[in-house]
Amino acid sequence: MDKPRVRFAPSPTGYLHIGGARTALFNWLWARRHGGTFILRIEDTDQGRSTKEAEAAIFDGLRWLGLDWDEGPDVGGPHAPYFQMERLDLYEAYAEKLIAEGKAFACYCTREELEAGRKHAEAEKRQYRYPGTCREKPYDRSRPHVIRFRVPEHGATGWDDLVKGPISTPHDTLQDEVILRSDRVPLYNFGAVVDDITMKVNLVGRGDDHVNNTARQILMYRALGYPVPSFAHFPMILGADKTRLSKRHGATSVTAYRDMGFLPEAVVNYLVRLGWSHGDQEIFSLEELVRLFDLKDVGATAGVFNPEKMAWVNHEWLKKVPEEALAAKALPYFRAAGLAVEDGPKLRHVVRVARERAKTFGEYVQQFRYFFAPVTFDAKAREKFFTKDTRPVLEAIRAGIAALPAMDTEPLEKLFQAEAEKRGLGLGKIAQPVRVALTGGTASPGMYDVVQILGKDETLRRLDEGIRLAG
RNA sequence: GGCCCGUUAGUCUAGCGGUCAGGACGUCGGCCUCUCACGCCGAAAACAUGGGUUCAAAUCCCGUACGGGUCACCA
Repeated sequence: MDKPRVRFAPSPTGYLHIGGARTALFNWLWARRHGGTFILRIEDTDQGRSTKEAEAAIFDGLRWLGLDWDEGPDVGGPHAPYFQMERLDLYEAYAEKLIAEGKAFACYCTREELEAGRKHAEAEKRQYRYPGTCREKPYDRSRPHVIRFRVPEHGATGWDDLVKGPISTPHDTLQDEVILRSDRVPLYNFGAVVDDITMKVNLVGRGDDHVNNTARQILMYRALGYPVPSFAHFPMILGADKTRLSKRHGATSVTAYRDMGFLPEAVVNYLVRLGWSHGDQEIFSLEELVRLFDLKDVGATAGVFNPEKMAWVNHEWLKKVPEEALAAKALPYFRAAGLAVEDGPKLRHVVRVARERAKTFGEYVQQFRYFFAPVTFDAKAREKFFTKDTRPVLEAIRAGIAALPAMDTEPLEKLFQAEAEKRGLGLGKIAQPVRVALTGGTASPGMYDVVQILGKDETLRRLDEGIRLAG
């Protein structure tokens, strides 16, 4: 087999979508696995919707995921340019060739005429098909026109899809479709084919919403006289209601997950498992995937995007990061939340207790902001644990801590235990009021850890406030 | 509606003619325990449906139902 040349060809009309990211990932993995080439091509021919911002967002997203491209924007390559709007001459030349050979023709129908035909067909509940009005008309460049590709009337075109197996499309469901607009800008099917030919792409891996484009594209390869590449159509990613994943289902952009505090390793890991598997294994690094990924293990069924499992995967990855590095990664998230956090021992300690309890950096910030900000009390906890009965406990612990020279675990443990014994109470009766005073709530890391992280002074301040509130 | 594709627990999946249908997320129960979490142990939970083929079908074939995709001078 030739070394694969694959591509990811997004249109820059929005951020990098989860589904697009997975398509890019599968292609990238296939290329890396076989020492092939991964090409990034920007399909910006929809001038109404394409933006430079979207383009930048897509580059960002891919880079963040660790998917680098061998040919494409910024890095260049032997088949540059990699923006379709810079390749217009090429499409025109290929279209002219087809016209000269009678495989394409100029169509002078107006949009209004076409629309009327469509309406008419709809009224009669017929399938609309371009009636071939201009099929035999001579080529007159001076009149406004589009170029249409001539599709055979009979028969069918099929291929053996690397993911879905044999697929065939009858020609009578196709029509003489437009390949060049009146302004000479190509339409998707033609632009993609010409680019894939000239960029020598030999495997086209894309979402299975393109299955219905494949037969027409194969017809174009043949008309142009080039070998047809292999095709692999990846199943869609669905939302919880089993419809195509969209904004209605929540965050769908890769960068949104970055901002929520997911690790790129986790996003890659989760996405690859949505549609691909390797026995019972769940956790895969990129390096491992490059070794193991195989298109034949990609399933044919659409999958529902499950944020909870993605969070679990993220947690698994978070637990692998060494403490110091984890603190460095978490820092920007605390800062973004407006917390005056310094990179230092305190943050490392917070991260140490957070890592077992929170699945994203977003949750780190949400759950542990009290280490860096004044306590906000949970109303119920405050009512339940700040009472005339608990006040003496708070005072005793306050006094005990004030008397300690340092906040080491052993003496703290002794202090709490002694207090519990003295009062004939369980440790919980001692720890809970203290916990509320120090953290504002009833769930937190171990009490001695919290005291150590807060430090003696801050601990005493918070206990004082608790005592005051306990009346 | 036409055409194309799909269908194993709530979800992601293993399975590729003979398995007690396996794993993971989630859920529930237990252990651990100062709370929460982690960890550990355990449980409930699936082959859409009807026909074939076969000694034998989750696995192969056909129909039905359901789901998705697509029918532009969008990609």
